[in-house]
Amino acid sequence: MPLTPVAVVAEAAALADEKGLESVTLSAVARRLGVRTPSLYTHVRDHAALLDGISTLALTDLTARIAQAVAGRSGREALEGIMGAYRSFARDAPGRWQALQRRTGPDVAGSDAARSLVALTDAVLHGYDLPPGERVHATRLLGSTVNGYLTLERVGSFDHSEPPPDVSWGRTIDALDTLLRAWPASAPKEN
Amino acid sequence: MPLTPVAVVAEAAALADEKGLESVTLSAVARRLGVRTPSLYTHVRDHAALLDGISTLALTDLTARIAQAVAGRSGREALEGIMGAYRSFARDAPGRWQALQRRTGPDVAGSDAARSLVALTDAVLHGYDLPPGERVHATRLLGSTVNGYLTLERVGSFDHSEPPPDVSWGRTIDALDTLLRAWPASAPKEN
DNA sequence: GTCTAAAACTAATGGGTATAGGATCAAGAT
DNA sequence: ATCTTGATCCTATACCCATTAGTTTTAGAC
Repeated sequence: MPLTPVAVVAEAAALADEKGLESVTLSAVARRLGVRTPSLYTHVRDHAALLDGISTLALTDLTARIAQAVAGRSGREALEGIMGAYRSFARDAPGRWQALQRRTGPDVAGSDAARSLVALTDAVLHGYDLPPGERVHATRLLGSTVNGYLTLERVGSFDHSEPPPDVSWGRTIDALDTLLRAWPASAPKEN
Repeated sequence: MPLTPVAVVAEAAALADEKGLESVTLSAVARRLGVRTPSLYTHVRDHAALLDGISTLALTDLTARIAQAVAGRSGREALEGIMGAYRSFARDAPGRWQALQRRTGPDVAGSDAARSLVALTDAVLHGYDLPPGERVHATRLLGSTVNGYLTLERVGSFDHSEPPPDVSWGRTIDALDTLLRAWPASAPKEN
């Protein structure tokens, strides 16, 4: 079974999930594939390209999960679906998740998967009654919160206070649901 | 002027801010200090400890900024203060900011600076009328959102859609302010 | 069977982390 | 004044990783 770019990236992603993205080195991947390091250069340009490959794969996987999770749902159910998909992805594939917190090459950010992810988020927001110009902001807020929550959880920021993160996770969904129903008009409130 | 642990970490942090945390290597730091690499081992245990040192420094700096920014303010003003402090910190000291997105050694997470940061956030929430048990969740939500927003901004997730991030930033503050005033009770809303 | 192109290999360079052990130098003891 | 001692920086070395160059292997086309 010959090596292919896809196989190399897949093995790298598996390694990332097992040992963390830091330990994704070309030599470690080569070892896993039973091959000498330089052989990989036939399939990937360099180390950065390999990481970008993992990012793209991650984005694709994540988007697929989200698509599953929001299919046929709307409103709060859809919100729960998308948030749950993010979290389970970050749990199941921590290395890939890490790969999404990097600044990547332009091909990743401009990829179909990236566009789909935005579109899916946007679709979830359709279930809430937001002014047209506000959906972008809500999309960004949603993405930010999920992203930040999972990062803080991963780095252990919640480990030193009660209650356990799971509780806050539920409350976060509640809060976002409430917020999307009470989205502020452009004029901010007085103090 | 002899080297000290503090001086080494400070130089490493400066390098991180200039070139990114990835380029903080012991040899690069040694070069900058006009010293041979092994000399640094007198002052820092290893590479990981150096990074932890940057994280601690970052946390201290950030906390100091926040303390400044929320002093004498409450409610929305305090919210704007703390969020602004986060963002300006992430702008001015991108390398240190990056250092806060890593899983660190236990001394960092349990440090005084970490406790202060939580206390300051908690103080900001005092200006809003939350049920006592809910403040933890709100603290975590606030932290998550700020963190996530700045990460997404840094990795360029907002580069491929309009409007520019600054606009969404203001709307994010509006949204959080609204949310904190309309914080949901523990029973979630119906769909 | 032979040819050829892809894909793997060996060899080598340069930079990084880390340890071991030696030189230097300042400060206090004698 | 000199000796001792401990801290700090040094050289030397071993090993790992990324990357390139050049060679060999291999498998399918003919």
